[in-house]
Amino acid sequence: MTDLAQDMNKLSVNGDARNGASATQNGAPANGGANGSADQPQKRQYVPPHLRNRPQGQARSDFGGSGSNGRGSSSGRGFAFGGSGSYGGGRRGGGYGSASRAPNPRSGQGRWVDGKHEPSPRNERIELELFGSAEESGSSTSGINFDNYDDIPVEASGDDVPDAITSFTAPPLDELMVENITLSRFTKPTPVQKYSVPIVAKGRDLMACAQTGSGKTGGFLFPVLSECFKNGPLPVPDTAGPFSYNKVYPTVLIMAPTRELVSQIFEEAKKFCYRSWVRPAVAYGGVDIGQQMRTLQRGCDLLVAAPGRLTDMLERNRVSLANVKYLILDEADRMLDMGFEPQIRHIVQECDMPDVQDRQTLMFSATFPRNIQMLARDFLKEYIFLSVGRVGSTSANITQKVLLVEDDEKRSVILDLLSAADLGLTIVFTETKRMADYLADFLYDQGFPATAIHGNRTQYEREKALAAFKNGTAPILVATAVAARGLDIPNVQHVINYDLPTDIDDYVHRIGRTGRAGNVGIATSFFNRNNKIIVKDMISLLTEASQEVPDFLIKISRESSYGGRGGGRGGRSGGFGGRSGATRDFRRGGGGFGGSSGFGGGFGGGSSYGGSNDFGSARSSGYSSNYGNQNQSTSWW
DNA sequence: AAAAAAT
Repeated sequence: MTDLAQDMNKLSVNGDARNGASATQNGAPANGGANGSADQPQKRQYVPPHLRNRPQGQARSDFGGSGSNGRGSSSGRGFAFGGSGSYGGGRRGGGYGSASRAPNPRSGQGRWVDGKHEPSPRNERIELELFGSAEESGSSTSGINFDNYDDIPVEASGDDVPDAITSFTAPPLDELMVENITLSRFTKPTPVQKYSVPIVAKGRDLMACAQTGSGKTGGFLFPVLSECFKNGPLPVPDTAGPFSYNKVYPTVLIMAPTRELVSQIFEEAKKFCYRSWVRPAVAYGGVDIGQQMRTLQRGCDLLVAAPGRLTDMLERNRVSLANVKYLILDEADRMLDMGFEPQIRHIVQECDMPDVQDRQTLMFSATFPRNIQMLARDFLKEYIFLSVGRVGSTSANITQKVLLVEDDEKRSVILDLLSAADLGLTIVFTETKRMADYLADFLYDQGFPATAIHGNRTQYEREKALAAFKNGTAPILVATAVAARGLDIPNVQHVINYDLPTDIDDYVHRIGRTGRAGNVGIATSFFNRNNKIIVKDMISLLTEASQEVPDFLIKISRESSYGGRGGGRGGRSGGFGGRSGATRDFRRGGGGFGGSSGFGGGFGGGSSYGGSNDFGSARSSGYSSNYGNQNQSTSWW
C-alpha cells in the first residue's frame, strides 16, 4: 500500500497529467498557459492492457481528437500495481482486477489429459482481445511488410544444420500453433524463423545474432510452444519436497533484460498459447511480488522473467526450474552489459535447472562478444549459430540525418522538428534520466504531448507512458537507454537523438526503433563536438548505409584524429555489411577459444567487445578533457 | 558517465 501511495504521490508531484491531458492541450500548441489546469489528479487515466491499442473511444494517433474523453469509466486507481497482473487478459468488461489473470476454460485455456492435448474451443471474444479485429489489422501486430524481409541475409553454421522452412506448416509446427500464427496474421516466416523453427524442432540448441525487429520473438515462441503442445507437461518431480503445493514448475523459461521487454514477450506468448495447455506467466520487479506469485500459482508453464525478480522468487522457493525443457535468453549481450551475468549463471547453473544436456537452450544476442561466447560455451551444446542481417539501420529503411546542433540550441531545434510536419510517433532519446524528465516537461509546456520513460520512474509510470505513446495519446516519448533496445513499438516514424550515445551500437539500436518490420522511418541526430567520441563510427555507419555524410562530421573527425580512437572501430567485419559488432561463428579451426589469440583481431569489433565491461575505462581516459564545453549549460537541467 | 535490475 505504501508503494501505491508513493506512486500516486510521485505522479502528482511529477505533474504527469501530461499523458491524460495532452489531447486537450494539443489543439492549441504553444499555449503553455493551458497547462495549469492539467494538474488535477482526475485527469490521470489508465488504459487497461487488454484495451490498449484499440481504436474504440480513441482515435489512434489522432492526438488532437477526443482521446482522453473516450476512455472514461476507469477510475485509474486500484490497478496501479498488479499492473503486470492484469496482463492475463481481462475477463470482465472493465476487468482490470487481479483475478482476471486466472486461466479458466472460458479464457481459451486448453488442457493436457491422459497424454493428449485437448485445445479449448475457439472464443470470439478472446480472439478479439488477443489478436484484435480484422479491420484494425495493420495497426497492432501486423503492419509488417513481409516482403522486405526477403532481402535479409541469414547465415547458419554448425553441424547438420537443418533445412530452412519456407512457410508455416504442420509439421514441423503443431497444428494449433499454425492456427495461432494465422490468427496473428503472420503470413510467412521471417528469415530468423525459417531457421529457428526446424532447428528447435530437431532438438538443437541455438545461438542467434538477431534484432527484435527480425521476428526473433516468434523465432523462439513458435517452435518452442509447438514442441510443448506436442509433448505435454512434465509431472511434478518427486524431489519437490514439502510446501511444493505453492511452487510452480515452468516448462519454458524466458529471460530478458528490461521489464518492458519481459512484458512485451509475455504479451506475445499469450497469443501463441491460446487454446493450449500452456499457461504463460510473467515475473518482473516494480510490482507487488506477493500478488505476482499468487498469479503464478494459477498457472505457470511458460515463464517470462527479468533476472532479478526471478532470483527473488527462486530464493523464496516459489519457483522450481526442475521441469525446464526450454531455456531462452533474449538480448543476452544486453543482460551481460547490465551486470546480470552472476544472476543468470546462478539461475542456470546453481539452481535446480536441468543440465545443458537435458534441456534445449536458445540464446539471442545482437552482438557476439567474448563474454557472450563464454556464456554460449557454458549454456549451449553443439549449437547452431545463426547470424541474421539487420532489418533496417543500414538499409534504406531508415533515413538517417545528422544535424550540427550545439547543446544550447537543442531545445529550439527540436521544437522546429516537431512542428515541421505531421509527425507520427516520435521517440526522443536523451542520455540522462534528468534530461528525459526535463525535456518531456519542456515539450509538454510547449504544447507537444510528450511523456517520458526511464529507470527512475515507477513501473506504473513506465507502463502508462508506453501505453500512452503506443495509442497516440502522447505521440512523443522521451526516453533513456531503457527504451533503446528490444522494444517493439509499431509505427514509430521518427527517432530523434537529442543526445547522441557514446556507443555506436546504442545508436544503431536506437534508430532501430523506427523503420521496423520493413517499414520506413527517419532518424535525426543532434551532433556537436561533445559527441566526438563516436564521430568516426558515425561516418562509417552512414557511409555503409548509403546515407548522406555531412561535411561537419568529416571536419570534426579530422580534428579529433590526433588523439581519439585512431581509426575507431575499424572493420565492422562481422559478416553482413554494416552489422554492428561481431556476429561470426567463431568455432572454426581450433575449437576451444580459451587461449586462442584470434579474437582481438578476428572480429572487427574485437577491441571494444573483447572484455566484458572494460571499455568504459579505456575510453574515458582519452576523452575527459574534451568536455570543456559545459559552461553552465547545466543550469537548465 | 549513464542506464538497467530485487527490496
